[in-house]
Amino acid sequence: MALLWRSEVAEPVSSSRGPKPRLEIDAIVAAAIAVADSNPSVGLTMRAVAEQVGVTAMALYGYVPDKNSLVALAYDAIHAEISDCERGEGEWRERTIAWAEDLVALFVRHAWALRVSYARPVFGPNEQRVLESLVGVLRTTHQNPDRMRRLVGLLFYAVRGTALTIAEAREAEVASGMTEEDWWRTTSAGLDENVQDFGDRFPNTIWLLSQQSDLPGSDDGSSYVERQSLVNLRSGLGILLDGFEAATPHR
Amino acid sequence: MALLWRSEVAEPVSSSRGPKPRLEIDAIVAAAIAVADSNPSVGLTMRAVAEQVGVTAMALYGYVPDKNSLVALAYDAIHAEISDCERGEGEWRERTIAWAEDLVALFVRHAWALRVSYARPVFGPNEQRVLESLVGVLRTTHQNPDRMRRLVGLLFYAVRGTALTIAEAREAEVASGMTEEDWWRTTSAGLDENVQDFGDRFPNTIWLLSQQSDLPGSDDGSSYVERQSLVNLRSGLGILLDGFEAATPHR
DNA sequence: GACTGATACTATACGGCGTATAGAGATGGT
DNA sequence: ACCATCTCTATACGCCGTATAGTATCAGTC
Repeated sequence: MALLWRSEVAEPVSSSRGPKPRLEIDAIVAAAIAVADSNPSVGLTMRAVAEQVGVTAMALYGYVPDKNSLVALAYDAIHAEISDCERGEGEWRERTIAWAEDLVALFVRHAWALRVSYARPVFGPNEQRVLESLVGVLRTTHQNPDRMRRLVGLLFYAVRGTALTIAEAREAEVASGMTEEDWWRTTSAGLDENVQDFGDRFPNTIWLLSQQSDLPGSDDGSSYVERQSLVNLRSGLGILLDGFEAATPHR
Repeated sequence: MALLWRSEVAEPVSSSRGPKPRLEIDAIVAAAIAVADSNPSVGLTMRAVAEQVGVTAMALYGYVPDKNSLVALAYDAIHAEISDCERGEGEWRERTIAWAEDLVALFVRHAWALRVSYARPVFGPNEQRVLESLVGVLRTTHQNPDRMRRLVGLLFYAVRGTALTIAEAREAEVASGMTEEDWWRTTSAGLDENVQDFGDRFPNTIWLLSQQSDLPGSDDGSSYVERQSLVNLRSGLGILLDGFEAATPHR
């Protein structure tokens, strides 16, 4: 906690005997982010971070109690990349969706951060600011705060789910050496071969897939899953926010 | 794929020379589930599964190409625990929420399954049936299939997010040896000590938290986070389904 | 200016992981 | 009886987080 907030309340008050520390915590965190980004699916390793800053793995334990703490520091640090949406333009719906899209982009850039636990939040300053700005936007709707908290929960779930899907799609392409298209071709060929009665057993699924209106292609090199996920997020949140806005007749 | 569907299309057609296999794939999958359940945050290890069935780790590679495939088999197998909600009673809203709650319970029982990738789905028969039954319910609304697909996406995100939160809360309690209450006390004490101006910097967050209407206690030993998560899921999905049901005036 | 004690860092080691590789043992067709 | 073929075992490699012990470097004291 003291590290997260760079608090000087509980500074070492050291007798200043012995050698001075050679590193700074910010440099370690920056190295940690760089290392984790370079292998998003695995995340950081103490050895790799140490090498990045030019010490042995064990030297890091003088600055940080364990790996989890370092990950928490890195997790909070990347949230500084999110710009404050509170002072943005537009109505609350559009600003909420923009908030979600910014956060998805953040998690796609730093996919390792998706494995940081929800159950016992980090409570760092930057992460806190991201939540604060969302609540600021939602408060303008003057809705019931209980409803608001539920909405916030679903928003985070949707954001992390979307980012995870995109990150996993990218990772799968690298790990398997197989294009999304190739994989799909292989998989559907395997399905055809091994289960001939798919259509009979799962008529609803087939129907839903067949009703798919095609996405326009894209020239930015993003994959199909990626574009599909982002479109679904935007429209899906549209549905959710419709429900949030409406006076609720049910329950 | 052939393994998932227990297809006999591509059976070995072996010359039947050499010793007979000592194991059956179903026994291995059952052992895999047992092992993974016994340590949900780590999931299965080849060595542990092998020990469970009484062979060495490498022997498993005669039945399964690699660990990922075994996880995929286990992942599909647990979906057989979900009862078909299509023939259930009640209106589509309640049946959809029941579907989500069943799936959350499944993922809480088998938290390791939450780490199975979304990007390149498993496409096993049991998992497929779970999706099929949801689509069957949603089709009774005669809504636009594009909207429906977006709803399905959000539903899965909400389910996995909720289950993940609960599973992580349980895991954290075991791993840290710290009750949720203890942790909260420690954390908020740390916050108070290290950042005195929290209220000034994050007024909206403070407001949202202070508006919390207390949950009734529970006597089933479930934690606060757990009950809160389930309540939020039910009400949050209520909001979402309101939005789905409504003719959409926006965009 | 030598000595002392605290401190920052290094070296090594442990038990875990997935799985490549090589070899042993059993089996059934010839 | 032989041996090709198949199942399973044994061993090893390079990773991981981090406990433990040892070494180098400094500030203060005499």
